[in-house]
Amino acid sequence: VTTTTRGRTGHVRFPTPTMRDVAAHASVSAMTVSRALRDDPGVSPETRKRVLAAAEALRYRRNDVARGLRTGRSSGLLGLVVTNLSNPFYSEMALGVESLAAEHGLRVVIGNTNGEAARELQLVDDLASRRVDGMIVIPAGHDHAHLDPAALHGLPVVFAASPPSGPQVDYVLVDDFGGTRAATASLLAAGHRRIGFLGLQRSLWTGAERLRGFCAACEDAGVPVDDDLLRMVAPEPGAAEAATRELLGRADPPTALFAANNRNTVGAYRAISAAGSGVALAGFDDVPLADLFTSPVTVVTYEPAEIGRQAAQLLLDRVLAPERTPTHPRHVTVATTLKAYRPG
Amino acid sequence: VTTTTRGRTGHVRFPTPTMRDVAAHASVSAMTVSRALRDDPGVSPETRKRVLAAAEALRYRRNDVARGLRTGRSSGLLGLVVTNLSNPFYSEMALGVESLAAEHGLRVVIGNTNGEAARELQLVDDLASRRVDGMIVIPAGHDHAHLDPAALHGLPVVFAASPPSGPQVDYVLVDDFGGTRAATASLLAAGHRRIGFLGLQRSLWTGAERLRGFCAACEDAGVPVDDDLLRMVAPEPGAAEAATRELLGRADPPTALFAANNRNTVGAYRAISAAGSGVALAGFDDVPLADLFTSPVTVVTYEPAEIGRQAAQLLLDRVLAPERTPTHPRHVTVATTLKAYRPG
DNA sequence: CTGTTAGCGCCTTCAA
DNA sequence: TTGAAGGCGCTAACAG
Repeated sequence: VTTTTRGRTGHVRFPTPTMRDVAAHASVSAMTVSRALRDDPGVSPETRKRVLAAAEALRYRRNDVARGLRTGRSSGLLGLVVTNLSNPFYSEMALGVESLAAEHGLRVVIGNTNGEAARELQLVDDLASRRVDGMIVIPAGHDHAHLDPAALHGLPVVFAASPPSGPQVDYVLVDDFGGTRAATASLLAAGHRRIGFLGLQRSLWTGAERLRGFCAACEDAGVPVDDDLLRMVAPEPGAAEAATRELLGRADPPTALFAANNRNTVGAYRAISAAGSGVALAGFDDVPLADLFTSPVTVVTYEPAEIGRQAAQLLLDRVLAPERTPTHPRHVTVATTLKAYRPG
Repeated sequence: VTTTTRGRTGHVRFPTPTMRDVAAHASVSAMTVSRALRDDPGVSPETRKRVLAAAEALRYRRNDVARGLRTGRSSGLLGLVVTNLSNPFYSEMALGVESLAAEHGLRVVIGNTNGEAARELQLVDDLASRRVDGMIVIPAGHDHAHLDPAALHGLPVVFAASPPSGPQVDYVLVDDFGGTRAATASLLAAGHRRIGFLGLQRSLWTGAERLRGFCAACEDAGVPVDDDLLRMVAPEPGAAEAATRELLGRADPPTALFAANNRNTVGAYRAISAAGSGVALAGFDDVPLADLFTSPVTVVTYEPAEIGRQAAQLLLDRVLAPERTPTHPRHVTVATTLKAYRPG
C-alpha cells in the first residue's frame, strides 16, 4: 500500500491524488476504484459506496488525460483558430462553436493568429500535437497546405469565412456575393447610378466576392461600373475615411457608397458626415446601434454565431461519426439580410 | 519490429504514427527517436538526421498528451470560464488572456456559462479533470466553494470582474467605485442636482460598487441622494428604456442619469432620445461609436484586454513559478477613464 | 552514443 | 465480485 505524494508542479502544496490513493484509502485495488467510478456493473454496492466515500474524502478527481491515453479515446478538445478574437464577429462565432461543442461534451481551445500566417502554422501544429479531435480555422494566409488533413493524419479541419485553397475540407462561408449584390441593388433601386465601392485588400477572398456582388448588381441594372469609383482600402484606421474624402472631393462624386466591411462603413460614415454630404451609404457587416446615428445606413447582416454553429456541426459530424460522414468536402453558406438603420 | 496501425477514432483513415513507427523506419530504438526529436545532445549527427528524415516521411508529430503524462509536466492549458463570450467585454478579455498565455507557450480552453451557476460548476469540474494548469473565472453565481484551490488540490484560480467570496484566491477588478464616482462627479460639476441611477440587480457585486460610487460622489458634493430616483434594472431587453421613461415622466424628473452598464446606457439613451428630453446621460462601460449619435454621452471606459492580461499574469505567476509567488491572495484593480462623446 | 527497463494514471483483458 | 498483469505513447534512469 503506497501513496503518491508528488505535488502539482514541483512546488508541493496539495498532492493530487491518484486512483491508487483512493484504492488504499478504501482498502481495495485500483481496478475496483476504476470500475466504481465508471459505474461499472461488476462492483458490489457496499464496495462502491466505500470507494465513493474515499474518493470524496480525498477530493479525488479522475485524470481525464491519462484516461484518454489508455482508452485511445480522443482528447475531447476542438481547436478554434481565429485571426482576431476581439472582433465581435469572431467572438460571436466562437460562442457558436463553444455552445455546440459543449452540447456534445467537448471543450474548445482557442488560438489567435493576429492574421499572421506564421502564427497560424505554429498554432495548428501545436493543436495537432495536443491531439485535438479536429479544428475550425479562419485562415490567415493563402497557403493552406499545412491544413490538409492528408498532412495531419486525417485530423478533420473545417474552414470558416473563406474557402480552402487546395485541401479538400469542409467549409462555411457567408453569402458575401449575394449580400453585397442585394445591398447594391437597393442603392440602384433608389435611383443611384454612380456608386463608389470601398473594397478590401485584393488578396482577400471575401473582398473579391463582395466586389463581384457589387459588379453583378450593377450589371443586372445595366449600370456600368466606373473603375474610378472603386477603392481598395488598406486595413488601417483612417484609411476608409481618407478614401471616402477623396471620392467625395472629385469633380463628379458618387451619389452613394458601398463599404465592403464594418471598418470601411464606419470610416465612410465619418467622412460623409464631416463633409455634410448627403451621399447614401450601405455596407457589409452590421454596425450595432446605427439607428442612433444622425443619418441612415443600410447594412448586410448575418449571424456570426450561426457560422460557428455550422462549422462546429460539420466538424462534429466527422469527429463523432466519421463512418457516417461523406468523405468528400461539404460546404455551407450562411445567408445574409439587408437591414436599414434610420434615425428616430 | 512492429508497427502500430490503429486509426484515429475507430474509423481507419490515416493511422497516426507513434515513435515506434518512426523508430522502425529509421532502424533505431524509440528512445533514440525521443532524444533526437528533443534535440538531446547525446545523439550522433547522422543518426539524428536519419530519425528526422523518418519522422518527416511519416509526418510524425509527437503526442504531447502522452509526453505530458510521462514527464509529469502540466497540460499547458489554462481554463477560462466566462459568462457570455459574445459580450465584447469578455471576448476582449479573452484575447488578453490568450495573448499572455501564448507568450508563455500555453493554450486557453474556454467555457461559456451563460451566467448559470450549474454550468459553471460542471465546467470547473471538467477543466480540473482535464488537468488544466489553472483557471480564470468570471463567477456566475455567489457560492464559490467549488472554486477554492483547497478543494482543487492547489489548482490556481483567479477571479475576474468580481471578487471571491470565501476562497483565498487572486482577483482582478475594475475600479467600479472610482469610475462611477468620477462620472457622477462630472454630472454634479455640470450643475445637476437631481440625478437618476439605473442600477444592476442588487445581488451583483459590481452593481453594489457602482451604486456606492454614485452615492459617494453625491456625498462629496453635499447633494442628498433621492431614493426615488434609484432604479434597479433587470437584465432584460427594454427594461432600462422603460425605467427611464418612467423616471422622465415623473412630476419632478431628474435632470441627469447615470446608467450602471452598457445595456442600461443604451436603453436610457433611447428613452431620452424618444422623449426629446434634454436630460444628461453618463454610464458605465464604453458605447462604441457614440460620437456618431445625435446627443452627447459620457462613459466610464477601461480596457477589458487589460483585465485579461492582469488575470493571466497573476495566474501565470502561480503556474510557472509557484515557489516565487506569495501564498496569500493578491489583487489588481484596473483603472477607468472618463470619456465624453459629443456629436460632430 | 544507443538501447533496455520501468512507469506516468488509467483501463482492457484475463484469471481467481 | 475482485485483483493482477500489461500497455496506451512517451521519457527518466540506468545500463552497455
